[in-house]
Amino acid sequence: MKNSLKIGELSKESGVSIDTIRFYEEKGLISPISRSDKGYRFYNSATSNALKFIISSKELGFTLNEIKDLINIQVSKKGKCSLTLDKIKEKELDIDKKISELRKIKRTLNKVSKKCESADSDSNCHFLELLGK
Amino acid sequence: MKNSLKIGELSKESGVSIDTIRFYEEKGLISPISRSDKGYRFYNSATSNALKFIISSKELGFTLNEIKDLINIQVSKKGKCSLTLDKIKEKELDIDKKISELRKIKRTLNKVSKKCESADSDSNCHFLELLGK
DNA sequence: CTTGAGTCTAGACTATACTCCATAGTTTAT
DNA sequence: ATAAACTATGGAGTATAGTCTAGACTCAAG
Repeated sequence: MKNSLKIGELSKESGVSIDTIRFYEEKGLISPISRSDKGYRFYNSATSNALKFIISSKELGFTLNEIKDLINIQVSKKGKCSLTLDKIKEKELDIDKKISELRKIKRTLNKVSKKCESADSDSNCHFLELLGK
Repeated sequence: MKNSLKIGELSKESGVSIDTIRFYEEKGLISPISRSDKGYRFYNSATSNALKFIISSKELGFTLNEIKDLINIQVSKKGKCSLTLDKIKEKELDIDKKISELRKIKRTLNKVSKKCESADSDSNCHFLELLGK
């Protein structure tokens, strides 16, 4: 079993390009666990998971800076959190809001497909009109 | 009651800047219901709703092009949909995926705050470690 | 009837998030 | 031992989504 990956291997495993991996490092989202004496970066599978998290979070509308904030959340040995509970609750509420917006869009898409399937004579309508209802 | 807004009024009502409103028009996401003889744009409250939809969709990680696709979905008088049912179902699945990713992040934030509150001696951990579990 | 606020177009500029060189050194397979 | 493949750095270039400015026109109030 291999627990140390070069950048090209990490790229293949995570599906993130080499350039982007270096870019995320520059932005402070990830970092290699070590470097060879010649400067080659070495990673482990945790970095691969971090990259997968970054990708899916981006698709959820988080910016790289927001993702960096999430990744850096930690609880210390003394049970002290790097973020106040208030901030965390705030983030949870933001997420709830996102979820309910997504549900609304899904419901609307569902109405559209129902209208399409039923194909009755007066189903003339647009997405935004159905959204409001 | 006023049912016709100039661009500045729409901007105030929707919270979207005048420049951005014109930018969205250029990109085909919205358009004025009419123009005055001197070229002034006129809108109604439907445009304001469209703008609010654009803003929240952007926060959900949709690109302007994707949002344009959603906005343009319509069912014609003959019950014919501008999008195939397959495409719509696909979009619904994408949304389900987003929702479950958001739930995962929320669960993780919740674990973090629990750890913070309990403050036991060995609660040392990072967001990404908690995410995996 | 003028002054200030609002609007128009066109084009330059910015921030974010990559993506693609060029050039040079390193590792690996034959 | 040498070519092919890999990695490093630094900097230029691109796409998306705005944001700002200039210069001209229009509208509303005093």
